[in-house]
Amino acid sequence: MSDNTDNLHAMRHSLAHIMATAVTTIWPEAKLGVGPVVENGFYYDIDLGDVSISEDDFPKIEAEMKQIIKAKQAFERSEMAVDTAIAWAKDSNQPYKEELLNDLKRAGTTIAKDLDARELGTITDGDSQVENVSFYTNGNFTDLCRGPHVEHTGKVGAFKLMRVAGAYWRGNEKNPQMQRLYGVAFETPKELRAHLEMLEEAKKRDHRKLGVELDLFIFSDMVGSGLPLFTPRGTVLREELSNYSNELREVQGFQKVWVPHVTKKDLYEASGHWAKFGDELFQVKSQETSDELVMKPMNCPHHTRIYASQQRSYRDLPIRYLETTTVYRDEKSGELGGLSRVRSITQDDSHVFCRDDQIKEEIDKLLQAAIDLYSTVDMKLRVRLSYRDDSDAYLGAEELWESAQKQLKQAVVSNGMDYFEEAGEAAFYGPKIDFMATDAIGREHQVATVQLDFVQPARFGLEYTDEQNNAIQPVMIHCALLGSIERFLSVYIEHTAGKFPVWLAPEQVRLITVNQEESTVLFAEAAKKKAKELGLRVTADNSNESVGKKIRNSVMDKVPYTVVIGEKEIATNELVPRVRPDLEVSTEHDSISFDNFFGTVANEAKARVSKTSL
RNA sequence: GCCACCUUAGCUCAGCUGGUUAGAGCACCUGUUUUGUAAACAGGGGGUCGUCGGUUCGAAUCCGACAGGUGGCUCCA
Repeated sequence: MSDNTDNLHAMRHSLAHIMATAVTTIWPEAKLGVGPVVENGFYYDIDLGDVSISEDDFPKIEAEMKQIIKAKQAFERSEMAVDTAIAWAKDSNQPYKEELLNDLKRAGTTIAKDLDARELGTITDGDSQVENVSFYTNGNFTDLCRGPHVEHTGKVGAFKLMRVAGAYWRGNEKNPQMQRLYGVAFETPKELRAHLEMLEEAKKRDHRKLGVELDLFIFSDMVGSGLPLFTPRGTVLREELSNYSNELREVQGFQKVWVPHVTKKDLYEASGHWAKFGDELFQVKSQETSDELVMKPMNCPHHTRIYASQQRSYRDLPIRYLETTTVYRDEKSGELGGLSRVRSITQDDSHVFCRDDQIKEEIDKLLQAAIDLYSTVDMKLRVRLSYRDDSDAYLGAEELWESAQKQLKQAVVSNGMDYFEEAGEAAFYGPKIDFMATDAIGREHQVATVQLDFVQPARFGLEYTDEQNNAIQPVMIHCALLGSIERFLSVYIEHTAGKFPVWLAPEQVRLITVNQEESTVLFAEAAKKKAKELGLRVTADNSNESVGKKIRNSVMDKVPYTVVIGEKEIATNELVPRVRPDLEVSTEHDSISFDNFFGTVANEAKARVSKTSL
């Protein structure tokens, strides 16, 4: 850590402390939890009993904080023995602090793994008994805290309280819920302003807002929460993305399959998902049979049935199935949000069944497909290699894991991908590669995933016959390049701010008539027909509005190409396109024949380019 | 599921501490206009103020429940 970030950290820590000072000044009965530094700021967990703080209280709290800051109270560090500290906590009526201190006293090392206690920071690794804990005092407020703090309350930079949220004490939903007050803080007002502007920008790009503005998808109370409906425009995006994702794999030998969306629960009992995730399944009642049915929450068990429908030879492998299909998960209501977390999830899912020695090559192909896809959509990609750790939470032979993890890494390295490794992040059934994409305003999102699976082949008794006529268990490789189309769209809409490249744009060309003379309208209709024959998504706006108004509408709909049609165009059969600024390389556009223009746009769509050659 | 906040026309929002037929802009419809690269003009239709219940002489406004949304917590095969 540089001096700079050290200082920033101390400032944020101090601000949490100052906020606690302010809150206890206003509400003396407040019981304090923990107040750590987080990305861009800090928070403090506070229990106020029946009092609930809302954002309306922020001005009051901020005013109190500013007074403390203005007073330049010195932060004085002191230490006391744990037992003394416990007595202090009891005395000050701070039961949460008391609990933390008791835990600290009881067992330093186990508690050191606890994030909350680590935040207090009085203990490090090793199993030494805790002796002293540190306190910071400013004015007449004292709080258990590791620090570090800045010298005095005047040195805390620029801050702003952002929101209040509920948070369980120590992150456990069985514990009482406290109120978490979040603030952001930076060294200078300028940096704070830049951060708030970034948030504004993010708000402008919010896919939920753009979804309405660009007419891409809707929700309906009558359909239910977390169940988006896609309009014609939004459906273009879904289909184009899905087709591309499928194409990338079909050239590699994947074959499309199809499975029903309702299935007997027996399938998931066999796969093991029922026991683990039964409460997240939508249950379906049959009126004709006694079958207990569910909406499918995943596709792999179905695909294993197709694999197992025939005897397989080592010569048949790898067998590769591909399907873009929707799964249904009954997420808890509070977890839903826009398109990023929904209850009907469309996956561009695929499963490879292969021999142990084929893993690397198969992974390699999938990585190439992912690299192609994310470079086409213009997003920076890096991957996390998620390995097992030493715990016994994993199924499958250890040698198999070793070999598989090695093959995953080889594939990632040989593709020159930016990667990092993390033990303990694997799925219980196998190691995986998680893809993180960075969007235009620097946020990183988890998107695609490639996972190895040793467990389902065993549970479903999958096998193939090898050269020596032995029955051998294949390895399964799960992969979704887009991940979930809904989640991908939520990220991608914000990445592009709704300015989709030509190949994805729901409307690629808009023709605008200068007037409503019959000759103009007929010419526009003929041009539109020509463009449609080339597969373009084109509309003609011959409404009774001014040209300026119609241009404005086209701009606001973020249409890549707008063409005005009037006497001039009709006479010369040429046009000068109006190009959406983010697409153009040069702002000078020559006139071009209609045929040439449509042909060029059609080629751009086919080539999935992100800039225009016009 | 839990905590906080929010819900007024298709969209964005106004409506002060409860008081006669709830407003605006955009969108939509009709008429006039025949338009040349980011908003022509005029008129009109449209809301049982999320739903249900309560308090009150009187509720968009206060209280409760439910639904939906937002930010978090927990979870995310």
